Amino acid sequence: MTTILDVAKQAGVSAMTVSRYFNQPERLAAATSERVRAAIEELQYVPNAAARSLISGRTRTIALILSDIANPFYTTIGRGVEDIAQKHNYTLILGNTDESLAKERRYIDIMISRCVDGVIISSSSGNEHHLELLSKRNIPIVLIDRTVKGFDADAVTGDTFTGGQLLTRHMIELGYTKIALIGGWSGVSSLDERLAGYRKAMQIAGLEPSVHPGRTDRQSGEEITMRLFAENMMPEAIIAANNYVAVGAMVALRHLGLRVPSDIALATFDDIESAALIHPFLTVVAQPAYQMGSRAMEMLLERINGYAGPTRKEVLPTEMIIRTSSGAPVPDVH
Amino acid sequence: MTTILDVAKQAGVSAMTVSRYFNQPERLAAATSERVRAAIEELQYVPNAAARSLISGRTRTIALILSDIANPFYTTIGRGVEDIAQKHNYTLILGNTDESLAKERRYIDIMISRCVDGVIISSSSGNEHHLELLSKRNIPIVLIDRTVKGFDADAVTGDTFTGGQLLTRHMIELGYTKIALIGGWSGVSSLDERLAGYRKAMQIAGLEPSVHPGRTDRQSGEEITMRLFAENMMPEAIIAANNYVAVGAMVALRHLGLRVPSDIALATFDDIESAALIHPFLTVVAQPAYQMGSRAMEMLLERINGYAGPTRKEVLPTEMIIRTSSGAPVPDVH
DNA sequence: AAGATAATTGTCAGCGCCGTCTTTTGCCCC
DNA sequence: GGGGCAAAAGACGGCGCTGACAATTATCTT
Repeated sequence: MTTILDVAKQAGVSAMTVSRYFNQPERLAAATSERVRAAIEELQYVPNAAARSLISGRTRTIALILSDIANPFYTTIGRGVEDIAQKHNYTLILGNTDESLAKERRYIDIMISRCVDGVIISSSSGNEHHLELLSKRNIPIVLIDRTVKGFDADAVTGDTFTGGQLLTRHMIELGYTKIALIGGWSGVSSLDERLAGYRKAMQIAGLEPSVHPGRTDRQSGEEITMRLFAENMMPEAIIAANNYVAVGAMVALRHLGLRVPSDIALATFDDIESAALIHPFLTVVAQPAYQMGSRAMEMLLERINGYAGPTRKEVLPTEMIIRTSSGAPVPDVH
Repeated sequence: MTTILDVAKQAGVSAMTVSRYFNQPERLAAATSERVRAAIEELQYVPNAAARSLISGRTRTIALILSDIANPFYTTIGRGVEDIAQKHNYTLILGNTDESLAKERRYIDIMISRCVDGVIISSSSGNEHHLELLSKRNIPIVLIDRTVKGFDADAVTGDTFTGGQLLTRHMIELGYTKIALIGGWSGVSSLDERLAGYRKAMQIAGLEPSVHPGRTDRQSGEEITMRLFAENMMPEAIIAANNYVAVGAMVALRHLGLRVPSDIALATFDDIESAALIHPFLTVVAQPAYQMGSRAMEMLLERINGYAGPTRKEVLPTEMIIRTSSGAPVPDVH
């Protein structure tokens, strides 16, 4: 490995001068600077980040911890985070938790160990306090998509309560009365809010809520839907807790030989953009995922750069996109 | 920051003993071990990865460099990589290149600087040799999805030549004669192979190939499709170079008021699984993306762990999934 | 032209950890 | 109970880099 000393020798200067070439170039005489540059090129020298951060304590690295890095909602968030990070010369470390608190906890230790400059996390924790391990070490955190009860930090979320209410009301207005909410579990803020929005809309309409919790993956959506019909609950409309649950529900409904929306209506949260562009089908409450990611990264950068004001809770507006799956009379225009 | 010395003092031992607690626990007496453990817990000590890797030269980190971390094909690859990495206690650094060689080059420098233990990359380079910067430093590389001309390294790809041929033949068998291939550019192996497969099938059928290169993003698919019709080329079938190009083409066709497949047939490469599960529509040649990712990571681990044999080129089989967009008479069964 | 000032470069130590070697401790045997 | 040996724990230096300060050189001043 080429070290700063090799470059120094090659250029006939001290190691410190080479260091300055990178960190305070204006302090070098033009001629020296050029000799150093030449030596660096000659030796193809690249500074060792570990050694640098051992001294500075900073790594220009941030962690992005999500429950499923393959879910389009989260990958879009990831894209938003990456774009801003890249622009500011930050590198991204990725962590996938599968909604497992144990994995989440492990990643937190890893991120501490790696001295990341900040963490953006969509935590699966209800009111666990492992995030405090980070804040105790003054590692800035931005919560994304989900807040954590009893843990105060900057947060970027979508207004999913209103979204849930809108989506439910939409179903009600279409004349459905047996509207089931499936998937997701209590404790996760974004899911709780959707549930609350649903309950409120149902209550206002004087309808009986029908809640069937579960996980947030496809399989869960499929299982719950199958169970619903196995147990003869026969809803007229299903609202899935998230996009993947909806995908699972679709699979199940197809198995059951039911057509959407003529036999049963379906809607969900978090758009799957490429699916929608190929074939506008699922009625959804879309959250501005890319913007959530980029905003979160911006907020994190502010913290990293010293902002020490009160925590900020940004709630971005959601948008209901009515397509065919909910059975609305208006054909979609997307 | 709590250091190993703090723990040593707390436990009444030397720093070396604490170090051994992590690295060679069997060398510690049970009682000492317990005292160290208690001190670590008490102080919530987490070893500093930078200091460790400064000595060892290893970071337990691998880089995943892709052109678009939001494209479902690549995110599925990412998921495969992450699952295996996590299992072996490796952490993932992510790089998004947008098919830009400059960005790719920048990421390579970053990865060198960070002393990653290995790199998995889907390179946009035709025959540039910046990957040699990595191999020159003995950083193992696994090429994924795309090989690089003149650069010998382990590689995991899909048999996209056969895929291209199959897809084209499928269109031909459906009776289309004006079959256009859109998007993608020459120099990228996977796209070149698709093109070659297409050309071969067209040639065998005695049909005139109609190739319209471009980029690999949605916008490109949309633009090319619009242009096709603006210039009155009027193909009967379109084969898109990848999933995103197909999405763009769909958007354009909808703008043009054309129905798929009744007015024009469409097919592409790389399935978008969630879209297909919601609504089985696009006829595709699917590559085993998850398996590509997990295999690439496994191969990389072997290299990291010292395998020094000849480079391995794994070509995974692709599968044509016939759905409605190509206009096949057989209704889909997915 | 000597002293002062500024610009440029260098020296030294240490960030947190671990490899190597040395010292200490515990234990067995006759 | 002392010699011999293995097990356990410690001392020391250095990984590659940069902060703080020191030294050198160039540039002014009067």
